[in-house]
Amino acid sequence: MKYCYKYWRPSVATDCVIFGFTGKQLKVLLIKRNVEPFKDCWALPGGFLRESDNTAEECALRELKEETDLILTNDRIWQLGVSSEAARDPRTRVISLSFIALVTPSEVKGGDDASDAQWFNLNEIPSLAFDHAKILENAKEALKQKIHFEPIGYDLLGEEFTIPQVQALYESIQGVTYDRRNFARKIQTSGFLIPLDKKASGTAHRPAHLFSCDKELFRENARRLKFETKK
Amino acid sequence: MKYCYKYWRPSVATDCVIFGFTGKQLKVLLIKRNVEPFKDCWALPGGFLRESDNTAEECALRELKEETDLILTNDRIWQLGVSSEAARDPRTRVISLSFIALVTPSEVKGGDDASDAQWFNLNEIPSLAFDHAKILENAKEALKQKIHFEPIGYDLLGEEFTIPQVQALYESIQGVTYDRRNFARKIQTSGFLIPLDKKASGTAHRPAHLFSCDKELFRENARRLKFETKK
DNA sequence: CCAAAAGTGTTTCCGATACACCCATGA
DNA sequence: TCATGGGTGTATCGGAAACACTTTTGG
Repeated sequence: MKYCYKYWRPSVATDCVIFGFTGKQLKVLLIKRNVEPFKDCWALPGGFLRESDNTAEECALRELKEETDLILTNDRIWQLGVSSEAARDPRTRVISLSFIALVTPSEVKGGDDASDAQWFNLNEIPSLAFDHAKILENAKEALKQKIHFEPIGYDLLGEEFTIPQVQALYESIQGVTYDRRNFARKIQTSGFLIPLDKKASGTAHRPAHLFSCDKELFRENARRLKFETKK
Repeated sequence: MKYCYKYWRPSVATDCVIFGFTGKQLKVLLIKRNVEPFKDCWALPGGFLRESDNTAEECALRELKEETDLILTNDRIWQLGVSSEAARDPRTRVISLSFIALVTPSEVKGGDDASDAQWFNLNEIPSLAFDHAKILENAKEALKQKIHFEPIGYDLLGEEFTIPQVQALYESIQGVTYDRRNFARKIQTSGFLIPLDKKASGTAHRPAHLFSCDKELFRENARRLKFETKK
């Protein structure tokens, strides 16, 4: 018991909700806990804030690397919220600071190497440790909102992508479907897409054109990309 | 030093950004610190999380009451974010969890009683303790976003209000101006306003009609109240 | 009677939607 | 040649914006 204080203090931990997209489905990165409590249970990657962590973000990134071999930077995670209920951790009082990050398809594939880390489809999430299920729900909701304001979609798609992939991503985040033609027009006239003069391959049908995203332009315009259908 | 732990722990505090609206201007509630550090400096009301606080929200509400005599409930505050930089507090490592709340004109008037608490216009904010200026900026931004999705405007307006007041509120939150006629039409056709068959008084001109807000209806429709002008 | 702000209606315009046909590729 | 999904064009509709005159009150 080497750390002594005049007043009571809680433990502080961070948890990361990492979303990845493989071209078809939105996924979340989870780790299998190897210690009590919730041993052998799936959980969000995360861990306790240390004195050497200059910020909570640093802590989140450090734990993410340790537990999943995924190396991200400060500008790729953002705050989601705080879980502070006294009973949320059976051991001791733990305040959890949660973060969200988005990773590209190549990072999703790399992540498979880590021993106890695994990507799960959003509709196949196992039961989770602590209140992580709640945190994940909040993250899904935050993602829905955020995609209207920021070019986060393109963080999930990587350097090159096709318009149908963008549509699939938006649809899986929002849980709706859009008209193919209206979607393509809107996203092309928005001006953020840079045609790459290349085509996708490996499909048993007509290949789609590849694009990349001009994120600067996206941010400047700050336009909302919202797609709806009334049917 | 009666609190001893096996691992290092930071202190955890909460800070509240309380917005109030008096009919003309958006205001923020600040307190004057009477202890070091930042003694005699203005700051957001808040304080350290105690073992007896079941959640961070509880802590925020307790401190708010102690420091400003303002009594709010759980459903009237919401999370804003986390400040965790190691150097943000010169004494020791403190993680700040920030919250936002909105109060009605009558609560704004009541709040004046508290000794060291005072309401400030948003364009007359003094220099603030710690990183509270940054937190306040974040709160203003969050308010801008949130007003599109939730009937928060009516939390700031109280039970009875006129349409020009609603407009003044929206304009001061967004920092823009709207066309009077388009604004009135949009807000009336939205169906959330209940005409009270009363008129405001005390003005040296034609008095405006009073309305109240059907919040249930607002939430059900979940419609976005967004006002724009291209000029 | 005047000043000051409230209330109201119409036209215009642009973006969003619905919808159908042709194209490129691999099997 | 066929199945599959990609690419494009058009008519329509509805909500948003622009805009001006009349009304009510207190002074």
